[in-house]
Amino acid sequence: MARRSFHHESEETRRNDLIAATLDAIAESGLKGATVREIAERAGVTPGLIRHYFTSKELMFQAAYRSVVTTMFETADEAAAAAGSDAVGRLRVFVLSNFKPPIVNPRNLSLWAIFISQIPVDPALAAIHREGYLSFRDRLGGHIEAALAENGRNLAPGELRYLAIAINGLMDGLWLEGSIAADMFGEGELAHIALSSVERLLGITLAEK
Amino acid sequence: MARRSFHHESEETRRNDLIAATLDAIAESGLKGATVREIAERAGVTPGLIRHYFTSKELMFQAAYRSVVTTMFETADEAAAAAGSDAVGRLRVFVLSNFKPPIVNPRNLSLWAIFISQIPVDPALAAIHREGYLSFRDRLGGHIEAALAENGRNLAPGELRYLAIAINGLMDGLWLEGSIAADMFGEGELAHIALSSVERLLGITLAEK
DNA sequence: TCTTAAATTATTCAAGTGTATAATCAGGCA
DNA sequence: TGCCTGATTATACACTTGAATAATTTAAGA
Repeated sequence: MARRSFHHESEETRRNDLIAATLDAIAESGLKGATVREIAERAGVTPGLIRHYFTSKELMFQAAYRSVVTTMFETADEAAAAAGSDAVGRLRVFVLSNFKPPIVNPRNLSLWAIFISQIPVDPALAAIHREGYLSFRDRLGGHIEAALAENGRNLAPGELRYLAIAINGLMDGLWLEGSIAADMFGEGELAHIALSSVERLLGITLAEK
Repeated sequence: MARRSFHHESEETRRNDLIAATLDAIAESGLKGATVREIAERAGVTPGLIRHYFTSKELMFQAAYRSVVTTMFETADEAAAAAGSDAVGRLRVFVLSNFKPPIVNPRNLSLWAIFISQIPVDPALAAIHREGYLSFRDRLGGHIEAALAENGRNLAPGELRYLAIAINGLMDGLWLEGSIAADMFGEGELAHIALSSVERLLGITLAEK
């Protein structure tokens, strides 16, 4: 049996490759399929090498989850930042970005659900989730506050917290159902429902002029 | 080694015991810990017996998921049915029941997330989910329609669908975050947020007189 | 060029997995 | 009573898993 040829890589790209392979394996075949051997093969590497970069499979999973969480946050964040100067427009784009690819796709649902399901039995994953959730909600709160101010409305701080929690929950729930069963909803239907619901909750209009 | 004593049970209670043991094992230690041996031990039974009641572990899991879905649906449904004669009150109770025990607890989150995470790789579970989701949303839609009618408002059918999807998503998302990290929210805070958000989305008041 | 440390592979191991099969027990019916 | 069918247990099997270890190759520095 011919020996596999060596292929040296920088530490950073190797770690990224291994994380990507981990996510691919999880998304495609679930936790059950995400074995060390399967991941190694996807990364074009030998199982043993994984131990060289990650002390244990558990730690590699944590790194992979961290990458998922930050990706989802940054996607919405960058979309809003690129949206222009008016606060209402930024809030609209921030909300809508969660109902378009690459956020809404089966792969993300798989990854998200599998990691969520591990939270109750893995405190490290719980901490990663909390950090990502709070970052997202804070950013959402900032957009809400700015959009309302642009309409001449000021909020008590407690009110802002309530609205951010509610709208964040709404977006989570709609994203979830849309990802689980996209065929149950029309094209753009969930995005439209989300946007008009946010309008009612805030009492302002978000639609483009 | 003494042989385990026989214990005859009716087919129905045995199946229920096995399903309960399966759910306990999953909730406590995740998919990884829900092995045939572990489940058998929790049920006070030998691994081989499981094969006598369920052709495969997969089928047993499907039965277990079905039990979770119907339980969550029936809890809200029965609460609303027992709420009295006014439609607004029934809608209020229906919404609130999702933010109280036994719906909000770590065990349910574990179970829910684990099964959701299996949906992308198990079409049978996907079908069970869809059935439960539609039942729940239809029932919610019925309560919404009745509550609005009680306030003298009639809806176009499309409008009702939108509202049911939005409120269902809102409840899902809030329940989810509350279950993942209950300590991030005050006592009754999520229930209050849910109720007042539904009020704004519907344009009617739900609070008790 | 030689040496050394790090990166990568190959091999091995013990534990655990779902499932199949055969032996054993209990209860119902002749 | 005695037997027979189904429920239940015990055992065995083939396979997979994550991890440990030893062997091999590469890259870099003196």
